Amino acid sequence: MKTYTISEVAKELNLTVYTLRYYDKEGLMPFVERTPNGNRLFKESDISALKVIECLKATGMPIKEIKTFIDWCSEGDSTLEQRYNMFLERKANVEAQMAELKKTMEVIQHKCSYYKTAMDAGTEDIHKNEKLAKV
Amino acid sequence: MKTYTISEVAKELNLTVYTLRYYDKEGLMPFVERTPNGNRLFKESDISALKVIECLKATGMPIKEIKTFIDWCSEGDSTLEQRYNMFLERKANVEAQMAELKKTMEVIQHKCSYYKTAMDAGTEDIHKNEKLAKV
DNA sequence: TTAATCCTTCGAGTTAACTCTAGGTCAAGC
DNA sequence: GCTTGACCTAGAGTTAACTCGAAGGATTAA
Repeated sequence: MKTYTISEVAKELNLTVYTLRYYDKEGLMPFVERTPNGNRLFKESDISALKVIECLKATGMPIKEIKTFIDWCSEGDSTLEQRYNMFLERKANVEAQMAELKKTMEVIQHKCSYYKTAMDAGTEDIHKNEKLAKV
Repeated sequence: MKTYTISEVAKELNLTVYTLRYYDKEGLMPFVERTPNGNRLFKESDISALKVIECLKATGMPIKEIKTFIDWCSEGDSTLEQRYNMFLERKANVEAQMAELKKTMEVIQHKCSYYKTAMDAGTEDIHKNEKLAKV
């Protein structure tokens, strides 16, 4: 079975070795085995697990909460419901983020056309009559 | 013209007075005037400006960069192009974030059904044959 | 054998964005 | 006139998530 060193994994996941060691220190990688002299030995399944961790991070989940999830995974089938509920919560959270980002996008697009018009006119005064922010 | 105190503005924008003072300290609010004894006096237009600042924050822009933008605003029409370009960049950035979030959502949804199936079966072993992450 | 290049741990340092404390001013109400 | 409460500043403290340095061990290549 193919294995990987920490720097190979770092490269693959676009992280630094420092970050991976930090995750390990925080208890996010209890499954990673070691060589006789102590070097971390990553399996394919470890990389998959790290990808899930990266996904949870992308939802804005703090590392301590990700650790709770990893602990549940280690505990086995008795925590299936907690894990399921956690992903449902993450789903709701990401949906909220998407909605927020959509609103943000609308303002940004509005600003783009505001500045396009102002730039073409050479002055922001073109918008004087609108009750808009001065920034 | 109606004006507002710092705590009224904080309430309106869902921020703390500490945060608003911090923004001021960082140069994000050079337009806010003061009463003779030094209290900040916010106008409607200041609140609009703060909403734009919150929008930029929501795009993930760091406060130092927002300050650059605020400085450009103070400089007037000569910086219209920079400001326009900045908003174009922000737009691209938000689009990237949306794409990223969509990918994240797909993984999360997959995990939701994974755990639903496992929970209903009472064991994660139901997924044994798939080459999936063990977390 | 020696140098380079991995890897290790431990613990300190960094950065951003707050968050709060201490000590002080000022206006309103009793 | 005094207390209460909102405001002020300067600067210290907090937190998360890295990020790095020092000191040292193992493997490989000339």
